[in-house]
Amino acid sequence: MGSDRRTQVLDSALEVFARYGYRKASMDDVAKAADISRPGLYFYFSSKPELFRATVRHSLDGSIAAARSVLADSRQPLRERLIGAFDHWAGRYVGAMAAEIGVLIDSNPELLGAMPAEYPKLFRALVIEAIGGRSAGDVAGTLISTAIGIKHDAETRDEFRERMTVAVDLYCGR
Amino acid sequence: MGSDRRTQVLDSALEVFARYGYRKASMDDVAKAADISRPGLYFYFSSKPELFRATVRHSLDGSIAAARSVLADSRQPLRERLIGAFDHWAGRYVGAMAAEIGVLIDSNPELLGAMPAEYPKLFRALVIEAIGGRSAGDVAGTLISTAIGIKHDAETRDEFRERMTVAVDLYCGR
DNA sequence: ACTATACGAGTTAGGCGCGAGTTGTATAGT
DNA sequence: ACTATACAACTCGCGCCTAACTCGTATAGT
Repeated sequence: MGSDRRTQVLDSALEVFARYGYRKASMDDVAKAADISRPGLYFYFSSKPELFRATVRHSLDGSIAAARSVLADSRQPLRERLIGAFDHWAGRYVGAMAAEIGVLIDSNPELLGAMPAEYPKLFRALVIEAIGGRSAGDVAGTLISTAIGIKHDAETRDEFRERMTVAVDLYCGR
Repeated sequence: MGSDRRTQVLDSALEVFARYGYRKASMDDVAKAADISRPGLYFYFSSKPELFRATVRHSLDGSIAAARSVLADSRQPLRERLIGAFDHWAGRYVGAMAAEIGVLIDSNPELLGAMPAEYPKLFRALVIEAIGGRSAGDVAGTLISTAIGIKHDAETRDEFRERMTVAVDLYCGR
C-alpha cells in the first residue's frame, strides 16, 4: 500500500518544506517530523534535493490521482465531476497553511526542472477527456485559467469551490 | 489637457520604476528620463514615495479610463466591448517589459496602502454595468478571474487577447 | 533495516566599519 | 517656473571575518 514508511516520510517532508521553505528546512527537521534519525533518512533519499523532488512528485501524484478518480466516477454528472476535480487539483493549495505549497513548487525551479510542468498537461488532458466534444480544449483551457485566477484571491477553500462552481456552470453548463 | 509637464513626468517615472523597481530607481533617473533637473522634480512631487503613488495612480487611472470608454461604446456589440475592456485592463500588463508593472504594484504594499485595491472594484463595477441582468456579478467575477489566470501563463498580449476571446464567447456566444 | 554518535567539508548568518549613493533642502541665478 | 550647484543626513551595499549550522558519510551497535 501507500502507507509504508517511505510515504510517511514524504508526508512529513511536505509539511516541513511547506512550513519553512526548501532552504530553511533542514534534513534534521524532516527526520524529527518523520520520527526517524537523520542518517536513517539517507536510507530512503540520498540527498536533500532528491528528497525535495520526491516530495513534490508525491504531492502532485496525489492530486492527479484524486482528480482522475473523481473524473472517472461516471455515477456523477459532468458538472459535479469537474467541480470535484478542480477542488482536488487547485483547491488543495488554497488558504491557510496549504497556500505555501504552491509557492514552494514554483519558487525552486532549479531543483525541480521540467518535472512540475508535466502535471498541468496531464490534468488538462484528463479534463479534456472528461468534457469531450469539439471545443473541449477551449473549455478546459478556460476553466483551468479561471481556477488559477480564483486561486489568487480566494480566502478559503470553500470560496474557491463556490466560485469554481459558478465558472463551470457559466462555461460548460447552462 | 493631459499632456502637460506633470503628465510627462509621470509617464517617464512609470518607465523608470517599471524598469528598475522602486528601490533601485533614483529620483535622478526619473529626472533625467523626464528631461528636468532633480530639484525641479521636487516642484511637482515633494518626495519619492509621493511620486511613486502618483505614478501608480496615473497608470491605473489610464487603464480604467480606457476600459470605461471601450465599454461605453454602444456601437459595438457586448462581445467586442468586453474583449476590448479586458485587453486594456489586464492586457496592458502582459508580456515583454510591461509585465514588471504589475509586480511593481503589488510588490510595494507599504507605499501604496489600500489605493490599488480600489481599481479592481471599479473595473468590476464597470463590467457588471455593461453586462447587466441578474447574474451579472457572477459573470463579471468569473471573467475577471479568468483574465487573471490567463495573464499568468500568456506569453504575448496577442495570446492573452485570443484566449480571452474564447472565454467571452463561451459565456455570451457559442 | 535501522539508531546513535561523530566528523570533515562546505555553506551560511551575523557583526562591523567604510565608502558610495541617495534623499531632501537651500541658495543663487535666469 | 524652473536650472545649476552645493550640502548635511541618512541609508545601503561591500568586503571581511568568525562562529554556527548543515550536508553527506562513516562507523559501531542492535
